[in-house]
Amino acid sequence: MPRSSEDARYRMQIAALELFTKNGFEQTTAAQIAARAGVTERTFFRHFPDKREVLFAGQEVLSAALTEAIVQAPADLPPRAVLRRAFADVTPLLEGNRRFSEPRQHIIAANPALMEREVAKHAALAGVVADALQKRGIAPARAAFAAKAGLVVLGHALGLWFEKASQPLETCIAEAFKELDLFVSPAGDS
Amino acid sequence: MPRSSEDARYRMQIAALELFTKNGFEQTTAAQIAARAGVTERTFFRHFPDKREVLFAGQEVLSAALTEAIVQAPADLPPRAVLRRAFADVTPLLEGNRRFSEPRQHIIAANPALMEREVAKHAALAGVVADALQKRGIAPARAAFAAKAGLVVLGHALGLWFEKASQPLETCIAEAFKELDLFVSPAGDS
DNA sequence: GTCTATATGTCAGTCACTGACATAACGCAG
DNA sequence: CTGCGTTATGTCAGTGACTGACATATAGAC
Repeated sequence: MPRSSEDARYRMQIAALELFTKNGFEQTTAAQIAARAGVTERTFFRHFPDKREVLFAGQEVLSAALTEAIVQAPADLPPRAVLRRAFADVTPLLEGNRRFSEPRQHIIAANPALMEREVAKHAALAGVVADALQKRGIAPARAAFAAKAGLVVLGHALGLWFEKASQPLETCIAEAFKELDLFVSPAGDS
Repeated sequence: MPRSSEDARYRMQIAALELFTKNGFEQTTAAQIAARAGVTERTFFRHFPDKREVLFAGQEVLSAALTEAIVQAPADLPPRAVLRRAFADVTPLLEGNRRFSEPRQHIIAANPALMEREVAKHAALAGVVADALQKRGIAPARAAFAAKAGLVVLGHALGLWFEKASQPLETCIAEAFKELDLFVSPAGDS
């Protein structure tokens, strides 16, 4: 009965968010989520490869947007500048999702297994960004390094952004890049 | 029968390495590892909180060594220099473990769940390093950033080291730091 | 030689996840 | 509007990771 696959999927995500918030991740069983969404446990696992993944759907739009922004950047820019621009390009996307990502972040931070999945997703995103940089002609090893370094910066920016509520993300990104500069060339260093 | 807890633990690690290499991680059950080590499945899970963890024992010595090296570094050094020195300090430790870490890395690279645990361990190590930097008086946010950036560099160095077999690790670390400098200040940038 | 702490064995149980097969709804061709 | 293939779902049985409770055996202290 393909009544609406996306509908059920969405209901499961909402149900999971609610149950995780109320009872915690480990205390919530996949069957409970499915029941609340009006489907079977088996259906849950057909939509999400595992129980954690229900919290991490929608990452593809970010990686796609980042790839697009990287590939479309002016040809002569070095990796750092490409990433700086690309991050700025995706801020609307991230800012638009803040209402969802904030409670999500609470749930994730409260559970080691979810933290593990989160850093794994970051690593995967670094892989995607590295691929995009390679399409610009950057050598693989250099692209991989730039991607990982860039994602550390973006991660730091998001951390600042979650703390200081009212600041625009763009400001936090600028600050994070300054932090990187400071790390590499500390004030008063030889 | 506390005949020798460490003995059994070691036998399980060896058994796991052998079985994972031969049959793969997913195809190997915890009961099989335990049986080969001459213990029960229950005993396996008393020594390792989960099946993956049997591959990640011994990380504490690295984090302890890094912490020690960071705390002991001269007082006036900026974070980057502290980490640069600390990484150099722990090269003997890493080089001494290469015989074990190489087959391990093969197993890990072949399985997504193990990759996930690996990046989680990296993140945990970053946390430890950040704590050590804080003990030097670095502000928390700055310490956290420096730790993550530094670990990206170390990770890149280890990557180079695993590829180019005969190169000393110290050389790879130097090269990785150069890669960082180049990322921040590309040649021919304004 | 008892006594205690600790490492292990045993067993039953929960839950994440999977494969195989049946079924119902939807879109489309006729 | 009727038959048909595609697709999302339900059902069911099974495996394996992991846990709690309880019994037991051993090494070492005294």
